Amino acid sequence: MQPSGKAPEPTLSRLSLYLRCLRQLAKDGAKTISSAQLGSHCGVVSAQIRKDLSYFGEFGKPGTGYEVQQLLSRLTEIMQLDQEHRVAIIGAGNLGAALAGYAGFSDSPFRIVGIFDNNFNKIGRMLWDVEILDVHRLTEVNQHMRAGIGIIAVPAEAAQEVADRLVDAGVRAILNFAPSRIEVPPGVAVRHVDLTREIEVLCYHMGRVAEEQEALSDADE
Amino acid sequence: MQPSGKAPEPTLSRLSLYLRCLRQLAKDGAKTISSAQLGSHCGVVSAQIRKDLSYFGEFGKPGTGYEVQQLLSRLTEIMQLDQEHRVAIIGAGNLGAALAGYAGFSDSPFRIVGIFDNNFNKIGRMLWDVEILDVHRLTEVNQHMRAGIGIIAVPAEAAQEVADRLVDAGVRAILNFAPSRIEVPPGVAVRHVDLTREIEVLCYHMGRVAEEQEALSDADE
DNA sequence: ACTTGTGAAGCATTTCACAGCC
DNA sequence: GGCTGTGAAATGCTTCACAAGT
Repeated sequence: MQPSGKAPEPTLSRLSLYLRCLRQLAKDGAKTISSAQLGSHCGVVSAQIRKDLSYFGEFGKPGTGYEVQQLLSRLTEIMQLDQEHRVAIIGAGNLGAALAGYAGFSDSPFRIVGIFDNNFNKIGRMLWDVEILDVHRLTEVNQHMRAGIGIIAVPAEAAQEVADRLVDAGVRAILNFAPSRIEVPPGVAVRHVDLTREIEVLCYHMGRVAEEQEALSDADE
Repeated sequence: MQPSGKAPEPTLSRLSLYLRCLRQLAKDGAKTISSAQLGSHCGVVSAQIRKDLSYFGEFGKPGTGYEVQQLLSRLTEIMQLDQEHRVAIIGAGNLGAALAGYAGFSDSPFRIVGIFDNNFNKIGRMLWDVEILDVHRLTEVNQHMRAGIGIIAVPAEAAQEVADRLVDAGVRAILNFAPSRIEVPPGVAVRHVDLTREIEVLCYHMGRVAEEQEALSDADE
């Protein structure tokens, strides 16, 4: 199979995981790796890895495995990480500021090119080495700023309006940290990161574990 | 069906979503709501909502729908959100600080009771209204602090060590913001929030959209 | 008339298992 | 012998569609 139909969403997320692993392996000087070895590094079973890769082509040699460098660069291309991605962050609050300074972005193709807010006390101040600009000027400023990715780090009530502005400014992918659904036209990719939902699910699991332990101790009396 | 087997993971995440919606509806004074109405509020089809709820019991009246207040309190119980959850944050960097001040935690059952770091320049300082403590004292301090949830906001290299400390300190749920897998004993729940993976998947989708548009314009020449 | 709860159907994703290659 | 790539099987999740309840 070659360019193929389309890969499932979970596969895409795992490709990113494989990339992280491969970058480390390359740094450590590994030459080749089997799907089983890669799997034990990143917690995925080998058949899953082979299936994931098979959506995009054939990358390995039977008997040997994969060449680390080669797989690394092929996956980097597939994920479009061989080019710079300019990112605008909307919302210069706690979260926006933390994201702007996120260490994971150094030595990555992501470059924070703009930070926007609607608070007059923040506009004009510097955050890291970027000036906070008025969100109302987003479309105008992005003509030369050319951010293709927008990160929403504003309160829920403002999220849809900010999303509309981002789309209007030409952004084609949005990462939404606001706890609220946003609607965007087709052709714009969106992903959500919802802290409250994550932590609430954890609470549920804690409760389940507690129940099981009660059931267990009930059983042996 | 009543207490039932176990609900799929995506169902649990959606329950949290329904809760957020129901809290708003209750504030707005809504008395009853149908699965179709709730669905259009939160972007989920009605059959999905009914199926999700069916894992936990019967909550509605045919012909009428659900009583907002009643469904709200039943789901709150199911998700264990009718009790306080004490949270410790490990890592007082940008992200840890932002999470400690996260506005979504006010008016919620989550209470940040401790912030830990290993950096002597930070230990002893105040963050919001909590003192930053030495992460080496985690187990000791948590004897009276009694945090049941830990949030990891440290660099990848330190994540596993921090996870071990959290488990040792009696934490039973971990939200991991570090870009690294962590192993925990059974009975401890873990969820990951991986900024880099999210944004890398977005890049892939941006590329796909670009390809499709090329294919489209190639077609009509 | 309208809506729930739920088996059954449909679809998506993961895992198995093995032919073919190094 | 060891490993990949992949159909086929298994599992998991979502959607359909309708009997039963109000």
